[in-house]
Amino acid sequence: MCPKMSSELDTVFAALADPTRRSILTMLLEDDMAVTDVAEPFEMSLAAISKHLTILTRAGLIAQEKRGRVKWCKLQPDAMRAASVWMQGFGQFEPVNLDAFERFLASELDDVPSATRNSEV
Amino acid sequence: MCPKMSSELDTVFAALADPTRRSILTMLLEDDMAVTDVAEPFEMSLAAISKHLTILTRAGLIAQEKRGRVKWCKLQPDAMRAASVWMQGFGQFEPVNLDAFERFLASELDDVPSATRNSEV
DNA sequence: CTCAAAATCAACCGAATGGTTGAATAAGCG
DNA sequence: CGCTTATTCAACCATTCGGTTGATTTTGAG
Repeated sequence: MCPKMSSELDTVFAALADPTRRSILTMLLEDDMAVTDVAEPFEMSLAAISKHLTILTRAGLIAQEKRGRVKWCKLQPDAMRAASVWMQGFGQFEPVNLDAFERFLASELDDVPSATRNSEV
Repeated sequence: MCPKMSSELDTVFAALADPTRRSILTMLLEDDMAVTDVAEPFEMSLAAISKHLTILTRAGLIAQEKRGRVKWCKLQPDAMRAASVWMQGFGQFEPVNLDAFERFLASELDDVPSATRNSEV
């Protein structure tokens, strides 16, 4: 009946299973970014980040728009909806503990390996 | 600060990225099941299902309790909470469209390959 | 036009996935 | 005890994954 839905969940969950990609999404929560800037805080090659970005794009979690010679990455949080709804069906997790999320976000930004993130500490 | 949380998300999202494993979780939503019964509707070996179950167990999404010679699998939906909260932080997906979920569940049960489910073609 | 920057491509690598089969272990049954 | 059922283990296989490096393409800037 919904043959497409299952594979959509496949790609979204798979995309979210990698910490680098989750970090990228977290960064994009603050603002749209160019590929080079996305890559900057990580200790891996630009090509590696480029691959992560295409995975996120294929999952629909970000969109990439080329303006001039730089490609801008923009969060597309709606792509998480199906997956989120699916999970919610397994138990009514209390209506979104935003506090906990904020705290987690902070800690995750701290986890981004090197430079540029220097808020607190 | 939360060094463990990130890898917890890794394993939970990775576990959810496979359609067979999501089907298993959906089945366990109805009732606890023995390994052999979990395996029955799928067109793959028991050993393969056994592996899927250990992955789900490591992710904390199910618990396996051996009573006699059969091992019972029980859903542990709380393991989804962290992941669910994480995703919710990216947008307030409307407060759980339970209807949509029910419909999707039905279609996903139809997707379980072989026997036992035979509604519509 | 020339050069440097932004990003991807292509080939390669080691490790992890998802599956198989056949043997091994464990426990209830007659 | 001896058989059968339930489940896992072990070895193997093909494919995918996450990363690397070096070359290539595209485009803005001087």
